[in-house]
Amino acid sequence: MLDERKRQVLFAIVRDYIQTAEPVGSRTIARRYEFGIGAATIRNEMADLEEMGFIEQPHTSAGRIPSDRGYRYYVDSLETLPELTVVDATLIKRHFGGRLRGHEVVLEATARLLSSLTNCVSIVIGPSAAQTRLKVMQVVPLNELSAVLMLVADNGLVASEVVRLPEGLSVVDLGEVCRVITAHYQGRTIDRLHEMNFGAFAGGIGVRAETFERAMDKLISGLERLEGERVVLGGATNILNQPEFKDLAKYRDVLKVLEVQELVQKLVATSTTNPYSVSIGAENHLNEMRDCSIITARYTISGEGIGHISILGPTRIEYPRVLSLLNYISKLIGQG
Amino acid sequence: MLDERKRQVLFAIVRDYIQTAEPVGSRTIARRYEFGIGAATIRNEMADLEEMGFIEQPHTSAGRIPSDRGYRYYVDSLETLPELTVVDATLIKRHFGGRLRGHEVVLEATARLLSSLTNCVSIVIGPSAAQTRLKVMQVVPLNELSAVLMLVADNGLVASEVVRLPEGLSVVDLGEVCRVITAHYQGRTIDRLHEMNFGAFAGGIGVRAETFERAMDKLISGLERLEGERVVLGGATNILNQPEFKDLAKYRDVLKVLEVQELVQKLVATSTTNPYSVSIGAENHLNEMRDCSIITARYTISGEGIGHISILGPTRIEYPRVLSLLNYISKLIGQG
DNA sequence: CGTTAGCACTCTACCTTGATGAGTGCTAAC
DNA sequence: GTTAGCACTCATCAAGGTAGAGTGCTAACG
Repeated sequence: MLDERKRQVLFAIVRDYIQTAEPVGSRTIARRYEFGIGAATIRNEMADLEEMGFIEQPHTSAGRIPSDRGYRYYVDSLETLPELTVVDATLIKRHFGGRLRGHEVVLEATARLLSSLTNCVSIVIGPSAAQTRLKVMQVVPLNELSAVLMLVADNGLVASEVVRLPEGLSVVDLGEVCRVITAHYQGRTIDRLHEMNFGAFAGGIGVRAETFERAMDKLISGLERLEGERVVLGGATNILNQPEFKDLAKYRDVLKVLEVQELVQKLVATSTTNPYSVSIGAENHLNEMRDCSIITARYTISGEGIGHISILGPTRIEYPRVLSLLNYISKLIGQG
Repeated sequence: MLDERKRQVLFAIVRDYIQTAEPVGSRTIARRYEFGIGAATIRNEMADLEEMGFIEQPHTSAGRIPSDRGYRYYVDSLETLPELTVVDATLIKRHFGGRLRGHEVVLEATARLLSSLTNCVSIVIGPSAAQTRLKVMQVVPLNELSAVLMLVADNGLVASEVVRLPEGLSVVDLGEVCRVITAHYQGRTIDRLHEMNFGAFAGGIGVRAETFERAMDKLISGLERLEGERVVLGGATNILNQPEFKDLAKYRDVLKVLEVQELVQKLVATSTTNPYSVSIGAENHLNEMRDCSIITARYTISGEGIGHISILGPTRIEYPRVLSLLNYISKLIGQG
């Protein structure tokens, strides 16, 4: 599709622009990357590349910058991930060195680390609780009127929900229900619990079926929301250091999206077939993100499910390095 | 300290500047607020006010803007809170109308509401768990190696922590410890649990005292962190609409502070004597906040403790209106 | 004596202008 | 096919110039 020389020129443009954030001209390429052709020749190649949609010109008489398509070609051409630089590797090791226990803490620490390494926004999403399994349901009475329902998953996550005791229902009854549910459903994955018909149990103890059903639903959703799917952002201000965001309006829109957790989850949601995914510019379906790229890696904590870590930055992001970073760190998290 | 006319002039400057964000000149005051004196007279008064430190001049031949001290005087002179406007009141009512249960949801909804009403950053801090009381400690086994320790407070909050079972300690033993702790400490407030010496219990069952102590500490802190003290930010981007933040550097610094939860808590931490507190400009001890004001109100959910809601904006914030809003909403939250 | 009108002065914001330089596209020569 | 040369285009930046807002001072007024 592209002959060797066009590839060389395109890659030079991409790399240079990623580094400098300045439109790159034919002279620059000829001088800085010496592959034995003159500036004029490069200009011809550039004209071709532009026609093919790989690069663009901000205005006549500026250099060229890669288009979404150009970045895409570049990323798809990356065969192997580069080694981490020594600096990166030691920083990561220091950061993960020893200690660090507890889901929440790890997520936050990772987010901070990633954002400081990349000067971009990092998004860390905790392992989904969907695939964890029910261990126990319990109830603890608070007073005559209310009690706490608790659901413990086999990975140690706990969801709790305060419920008002329906008239005539004692805590003892509720405890009995919990025992029955535990006996019946222990070992089921959380996402399948949604489909269960808890109302049936309620009948036996004189609670209105739908009331009980609703409480259970909330409880299960609570667990999913609790840690699984937990979204941690890091360094939302870092992106301000990037020259492309010196104009406020653009930045505001991006930040506004990041404030809405559901949108963030949608952005990170990836095809499950690949361990990485890269969304470049307009490939993100959110219009506000049309000048951003999102690189996501999956991590798996054995027995706890699947989570994601992402880096969001300008389309001019350092793809190879970020991919390597994410690759390395996602494995580190997986090992726990 | 200030004679009536100086007060009038000062207040006119403050009000006008709050509205327009433009330095206000003597003519403007003479025309817009007619208290029967000419521009020249006002100029004299302004010169005095400046010397006294209530107003400042960005540069020769610009109008005056209030200084921190000017705002302070203005705020301290507010005797009664103004009525909410009809618009504000209906918006609030609609937002809180019906439903809305569960701590987390209420906090988030409130944050969103406040930020959209004020075009400022809102900070909502959940009720502190410090004053809630221990209800039950429990343990649930996960597998041969680990178990979940759970601490239930009397307001229904639950903290959990996965612990590795020390060699030779069975879950049964741990359950026994929980029972003993529950029996001993039920009804103690969470903040006092910190001081307890849990190590003593460990001795009886052959666990190393400090190991156990550490796990308990984490558990208790976990509870405090869980919902109590939970910090929810709303509309961090709204502040971008304020003209004073059109210069990025300032905004970046503010946002950076907001990313660090501990700093936010410190900012909101108020003297406990007063139901409101207003921190103006340099009164915030953080240098990055020297151009911001923070208005905080306390709310009390009976039996759950004390929380805070704050609005952070430029020093040019609409003090009376925001105070009224916070007053109204904090009471609404309190009623649950 | 406090108040006010008038005036000269100051400073910012904004626009225009012109110079500079980076970069392109085209053409003609190698 | 490649390259040097040249005319042309734009963005950026500094300089200059104007308009407008606002001040401080002074002298007159009631």
